[in-house]
Amino acid sequence: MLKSNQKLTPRSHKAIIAKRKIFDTAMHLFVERGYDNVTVDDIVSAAATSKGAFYNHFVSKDQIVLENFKQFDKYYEKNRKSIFEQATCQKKLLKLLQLQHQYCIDLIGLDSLKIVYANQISLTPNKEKFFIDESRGLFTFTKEIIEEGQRAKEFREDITAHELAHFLTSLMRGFIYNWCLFDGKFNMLEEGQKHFNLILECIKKKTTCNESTDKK
Amino acid sequence: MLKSNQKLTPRSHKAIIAKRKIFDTAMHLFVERGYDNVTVDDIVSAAATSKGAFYNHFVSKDQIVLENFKQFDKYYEKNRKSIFEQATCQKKLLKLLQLQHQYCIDLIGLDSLKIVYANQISLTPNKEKFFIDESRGLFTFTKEIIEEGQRAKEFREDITAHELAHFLTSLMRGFIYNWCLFDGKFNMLEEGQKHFNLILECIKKKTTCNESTDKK
DNA sequence: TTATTATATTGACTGGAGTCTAAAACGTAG
DNA sequence: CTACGTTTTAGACTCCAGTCAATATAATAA
Repeated sequence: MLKSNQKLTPRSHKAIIAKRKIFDTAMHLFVERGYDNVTVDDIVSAAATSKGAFYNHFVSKDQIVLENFKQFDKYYEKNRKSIFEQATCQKKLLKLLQLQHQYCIDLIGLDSLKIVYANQISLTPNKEKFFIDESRGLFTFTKEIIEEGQRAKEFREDITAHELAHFLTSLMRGFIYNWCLFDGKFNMLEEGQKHFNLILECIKKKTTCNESTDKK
Repeated sequence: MLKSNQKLTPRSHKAIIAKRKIFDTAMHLFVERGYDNVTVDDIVSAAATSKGAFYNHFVSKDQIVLENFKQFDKYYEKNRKSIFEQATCQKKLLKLLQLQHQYCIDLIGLDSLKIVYANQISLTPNKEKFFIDESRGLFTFTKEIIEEGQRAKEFREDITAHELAHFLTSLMRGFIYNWCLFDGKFNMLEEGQKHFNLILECIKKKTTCNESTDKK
């Protein structure tokens, strides 16, 4: 998918080129005119191909935007170092969040986010449920950091890392959904750090002033 | 809107009846066949009216579902007592959540939730941004409980009730968005209580073992 | 009463996403 | 090379949400 330099591509290399062409043309038009002001016919004529070709490569118009969004996870890989060089796991998570938000602002944009977030809960069943894929970079990263935090006795251990990762990734989605709802009217980076600083409180191991009692 | 017994309705009474008829017919068909399997033409022919009449009363097909969803806030009013008879404010919030989740399951349903949550972030601008309306029952209720909790020294006071209400309502939306994402595959009531029990930890006033120090 | 304006209703029409069948292009086997 | 399968491309067509101009209905004014 989208890798043009696939070594062993005997014949369907052209198909990959064609897909790329459609993708690039579409993204270019979306940025230029806005998603809703670009028709699939616009895309295929600008890419000098046909509707049949379009739907051979993409299941729907919004699939293009989703495809772009998915690059996201590669971005984490690239910035892995900047996350893991943080001193505490709390800071690692906050750095992860910061990267996520930066990416949303710089490389995705409000409209595409809305499309992706609506796409993921659309009624039509054939859509790719990308968000809930546990093998996704975001999820595995989050879980990894949490596990490390638990080993370091920084995070609570009465809930599994897996569950905590679900908890956090769901909150991340919720936060971005909210940003879409407010039409990007608040500062995602700033508010994001505040928001998650608050939330991370309930992930942290309780400070042990009363080792044995855990209520009141 | 949807109140058929409006005393002073000299002539446009008929219009309200017509709107009601369309609304009821549409909801009935949606439940029977599923939103995507019902066309606007189906609705208007079943309601023995026309497309023009439909679009005179509703801005879009999904507006019907939103209209239904909005009844929600009346539901809180009705159950006000059951919330405020709870002993602590934390319990009041959990009760509020429980009512919300019960309502989603019993009276809205997964498909309608998906439609509403997608609708609220749709790109087309003329849509009613119902979720972010601060005069909405859910928001005012939440804020009210938080204010009470702050007065009772149960909740932290370093963040305004208004901000905390935004924080919580955004998390409520995120939780329901997530339920849609997972296609209703987890128990909303049960997981909801667990989820928010965790979250409410960071709303509570810190237990005062170290009155002055707030770090580590 | 009739003229005038406001509102409600009608259904033919438009625009655009997605489907479908046929044809082209390519690959493989003989 | 030819025959046959598979994948890609073509674009006419379907289906449906939403628009629009014309029409009916009702309320208000004179």
